[in-house]
Amino acid sequence: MPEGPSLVILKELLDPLITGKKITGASGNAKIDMSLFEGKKVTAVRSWGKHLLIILPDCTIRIHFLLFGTYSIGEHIKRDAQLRLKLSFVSTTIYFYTCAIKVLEGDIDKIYDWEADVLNTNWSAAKARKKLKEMPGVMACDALLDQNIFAGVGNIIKNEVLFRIKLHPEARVKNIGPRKLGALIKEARNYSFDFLRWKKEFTLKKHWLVHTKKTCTRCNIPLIKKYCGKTRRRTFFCNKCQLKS
DNA sequence: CTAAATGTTAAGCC
DNA sequence: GGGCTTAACATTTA
Repeated sequence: MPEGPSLVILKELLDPLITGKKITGASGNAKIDMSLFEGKKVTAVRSWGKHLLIILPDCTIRIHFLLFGTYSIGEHIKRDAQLRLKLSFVSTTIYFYTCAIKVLEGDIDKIYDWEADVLNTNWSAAKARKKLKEMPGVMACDALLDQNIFAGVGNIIKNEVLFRIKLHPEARVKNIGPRKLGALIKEARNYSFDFLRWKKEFTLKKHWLVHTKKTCTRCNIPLIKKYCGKTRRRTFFCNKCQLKS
């Protein structure tokens, strides 16, 4: 469930259900103090990158689904999974499984830079470019996965963005021309919205052009599958049409 | 059945 | 302290 768009979908589902509603019960095996939540009204539900934020008057519940996290609304479906947190409301109950949960204190706007979230209305391409300029030796594949720059971008989005803009995953930031760098930043956000739309339509996989593919859809030659960069994540790319600059 | 995968963090080692 | 590598976590699917 991990990449940013999936969190936006969850936020959109939860917001109308629980914002303004009082938490009547909280339980689960997450190592947090759940007594803080009982009786509190949800101020807002937001997402930042791959984080889901349930904002209460005095604290924020931060949920990160990592690789295998899931949730259910209304009923406890995954009985075999680790139930980290169950939040009860008069009207509904929500369940979070196999995720990392943390309670954040203080002003959420001081903790999160909304300009770094590729799916946020406050996203700043200029800021992303500035951060990239500060890391000339970093490979494009690693830069895209850097949550400080492109919060919400995951491995699938990374692969698809690089293919779309015809950039080799191992291209170093310093060797990428200004126009290409601009395209990288633009597509990180743009593809994320395509991902969001296709995910909602349950047609995401159908739209993959390189991720898990064997043959280049552009030039028909075999694609390379390699664990690239410092992140050593699975990368699919075309050695011919994805250039190193 | 085994391995790998949409991810991050902590621990251990120069 | 910093930077890098490895392990750990946990579930589903190929």
